[in-house]
Amino acid sequence: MERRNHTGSYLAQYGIRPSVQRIAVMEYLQAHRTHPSAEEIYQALAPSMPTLSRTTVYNTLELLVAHGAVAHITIDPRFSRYDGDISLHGHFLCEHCGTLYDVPVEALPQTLYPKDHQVSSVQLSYRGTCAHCTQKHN
Amino acid sequence: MERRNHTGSYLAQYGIRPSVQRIAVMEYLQAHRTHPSAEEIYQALAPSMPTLSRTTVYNTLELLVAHGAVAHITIDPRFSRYDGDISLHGHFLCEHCGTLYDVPVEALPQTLYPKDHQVSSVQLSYRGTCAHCTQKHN
DNA sequence: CTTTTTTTTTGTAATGATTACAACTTTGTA
DNA sequence: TACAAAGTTGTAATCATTACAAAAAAAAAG
Repeated sequence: MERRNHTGSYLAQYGIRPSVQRIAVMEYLQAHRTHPSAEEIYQALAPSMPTLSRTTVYNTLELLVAHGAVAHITIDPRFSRYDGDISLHGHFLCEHCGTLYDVPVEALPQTLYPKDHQVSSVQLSYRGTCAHCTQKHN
Repeated sequence: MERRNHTGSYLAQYGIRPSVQRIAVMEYLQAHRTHPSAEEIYQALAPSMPTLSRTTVYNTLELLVAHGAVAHITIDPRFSRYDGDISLHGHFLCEHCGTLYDVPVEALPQTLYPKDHQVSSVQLSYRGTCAHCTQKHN
């Protein structure tokens, strides 16, 4: 309940009314930094919330992203992934194992931003083979 | 034919055997810098290549991307987009009109690259509202 | 507190991009 | 010419996501 109140006010900060489902999704994203898909979140929460529906997970993620509480990661062409960490950082997708790693980013030079358009979010994404898969020489 | 030979040897440089279909897709991407989807490419080429199949467009794009002759852009969650310009630059997706703009990038500081992983491609992506849509105040 | 209204959730049925697959065609080569 | 390999095609899945309308829950009103 400690956690629940915490997450509840976090959502409120973003102008999101905190329902049980929204808190559960948000909490899952803050606790699991694996950049999960909607399906993974659904599968993880379903056991403890038997009435939860996939549609609610999709709706909730859309809402969280629209209000800036969660980042929408589009590097993986198979499905959207989501990140509860909205601080500035990049992502590396291993094309062999599918793992999505964080890449630290101090700051993104202003010169890299588009001049004419109004930016609401940034993504710095890399693709390739991760250290783990390189060793296994997959 | 001038153009065809040119594109043929461009593909050969990347170790891709130049078929009529592959040349057509590659040429389309070099002539149209709109970051089209597979479907858009298919629709554009189909009239002049009545036997062309969607599957071939998908297969061809996968091949071109695998060999590094074309960039695979994953900023648009609705579908994959492709870019015949493989020089370093970023992209801005307008969430109102769906237009994908190029964003010039001088160079990406080495400090922004992941330390441990073997990178094969980079994407710098922005989302928001484009100048055009801001004026129309959509 | 009830009643009414608004918001949220849910399940099912589409949609639509992408892939699997097997047959057919073209190209390269002996 | 004839065989083998590579490429193309059409159709049928697959699978992530969205549309939609009914049910449930929460908030507002009386």
